[in-house]
Amino acid sequence: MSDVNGEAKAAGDAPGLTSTVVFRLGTLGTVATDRFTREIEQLGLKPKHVGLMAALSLAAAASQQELAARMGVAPSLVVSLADHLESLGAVQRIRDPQDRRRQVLTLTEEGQGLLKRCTSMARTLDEEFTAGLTKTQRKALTEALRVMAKDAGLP
Amino acid sequence: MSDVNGEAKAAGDAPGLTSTVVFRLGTLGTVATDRFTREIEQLGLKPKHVGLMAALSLAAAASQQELAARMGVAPSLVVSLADHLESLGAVQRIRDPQDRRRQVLTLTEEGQGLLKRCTSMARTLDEEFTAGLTKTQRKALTEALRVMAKDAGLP
DNA sequence: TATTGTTATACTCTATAACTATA
DNA sequence: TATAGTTATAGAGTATAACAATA
Repeated sequence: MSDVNGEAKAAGDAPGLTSTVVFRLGTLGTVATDRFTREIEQLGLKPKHVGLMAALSLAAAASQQELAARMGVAPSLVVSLADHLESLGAVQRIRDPQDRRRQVLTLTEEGQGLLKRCTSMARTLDEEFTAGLTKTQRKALTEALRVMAKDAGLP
Repeated sequence: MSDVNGEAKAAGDAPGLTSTVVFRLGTLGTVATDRFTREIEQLGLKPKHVGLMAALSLAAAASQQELAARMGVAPSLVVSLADHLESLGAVQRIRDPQDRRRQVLTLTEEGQGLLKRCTSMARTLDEEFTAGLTKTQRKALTEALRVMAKDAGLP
């Protein structure tokens, strides 16, 4: 029987799990992240480090806890991520004089440069991942992902 | 300044990391998998269990090792996944009489039913994730994901 | 007493390595 | 001796809980 999806199935079967958006987002997301992880390794970074820098570049954080909430991770994780980024000179911790419990994180010039290099690497990977798509398809994909991310409360 | 991507940025800045396909696939993939994980929990399953069943439904496995290679996981992981699925009656281990070292895994009727329920759950989540898209956009997204998955060697 | 950041601890996932049975 | 499956062990990643400083 003909099968546009390339999915092995008996006659009369509905399209299977592997053709769902959820399954494909999950599997492609893993592959994409794995490839990205390998690229940024040379910078001494892991995805969450980059995520933290990206979050900071989008909006300054009032505190580490507020940042943790935005990133959807535990505050204790922000501590170790920030520790590492600080050791690389990518972020600075500055005590809030108004409330000395708070540590205000800021992205340094070094951090901005690092983030820029990561962004450039991601763009190169984008080319790779979308190489099989027409320009029109690429545009449509980008827009669809943007809308879904927005609806899911993601940046 | 105007910004279609909703991304905070200074004048002259290029679109940032968060608007790349790689970043969006990664983050949306995580959210999608987390949501799916919560759904299948009631069936006593985790994503990799479903992945194993899906792999079996696409093509019979000659051995657990061959299946592990197809799934991109360690053979020892297939053991524990199959252990659990066997305890649920979802798969059967049958010794290959030609080579008694091999365990041939087969999806039982129970397993097929379980997989069907998971697929149905994934379809419901698809609706949720793509709710903000037009029918045309949804179609374009599905096709783009299909092509990228194929190019990445995914089912 | 409540909150921020930190440290200590534990848990989940999965891989590597050692082991057993069969070839 | 080599291979399939299994079991034992270890590492990465991250959360929860206990703790210290400040409010």
